[in-house]
Amino acid sequence: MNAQTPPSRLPVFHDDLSPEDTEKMMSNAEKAASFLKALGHEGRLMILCHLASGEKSVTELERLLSVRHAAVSQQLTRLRYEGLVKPRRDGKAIYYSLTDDRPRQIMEVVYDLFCRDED
Amino acid sequence: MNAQTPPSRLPVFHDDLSPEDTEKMMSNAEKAASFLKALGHEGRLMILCHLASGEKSVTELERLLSVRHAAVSQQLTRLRYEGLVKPRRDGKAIYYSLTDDRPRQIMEVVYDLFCRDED
DNA sequence: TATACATTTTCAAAAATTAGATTATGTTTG
DNA sequence: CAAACATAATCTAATTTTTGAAAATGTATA
Repeated sequence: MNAQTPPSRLPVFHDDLSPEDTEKMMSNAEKAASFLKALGHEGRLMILCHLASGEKSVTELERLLSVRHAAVSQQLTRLRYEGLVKPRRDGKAIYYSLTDDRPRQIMEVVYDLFCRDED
Repeated sequence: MNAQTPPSRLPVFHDDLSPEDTEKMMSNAEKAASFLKALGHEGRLMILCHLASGEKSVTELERLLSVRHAAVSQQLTRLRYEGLVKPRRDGKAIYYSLTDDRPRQIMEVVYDLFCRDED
């Protein structure tokens, strides 16, 4: 099954990184960690899962997740800040959807690791 | 309706999930979030990056990251708890390595998203 | 049109929880 | 004992939830 695991597209870091490389690496790690923190939250993960199958209003999410609307709204704000979701107003309701497939890419891996094998 | 067709190995959740499915989903989300939280930390991400190119002792990591050993040790404890790294004792030193390619799978995606395009 | 009111969502601030760094102390090995 | 790591206790900072509004939109009715 792992025919498509080539010796990794990851770079190899040698032990003597230049100060510039170290800084670059730390800067990237910061951005990546921020992104992963946004995903590392039960509620936000659930939101993303639901949005993966189509846009939802805040009220719909509130009902789907059994979470108070203010909390949902705040979690959406975080995801919006991270550029993972975008709002679209239609009358009274605001519908959220995934902005691109970045969260999807991660979630597919996460799904394989934590959901697939347990079904 | 749906703007883009998801290529997606992700399942589609319909709005009327059974209570069992909801619980299952939340349980999975909890595990996945815990995993993502472990990765959502600059220091731990850097540790994993370094371990991706081979096992390292705590002292080596301490030097590579310019972080006190107690902090490195704590971060390693978290990663160990999450099953992402494993220790191997050799004399006085303890060498850590990735347990499997789960972190690698995530990191490859993260690397593509945050590091690749900026080099 | 104007007024009143309900609904949906956001905002802001306080309270509660959690996470991380530091310091200090143990443990294992040579 | 010294070196290499781990663990515990403490302190601080960051996150999350809760609460109580406020803003925007739509509906009903006179």
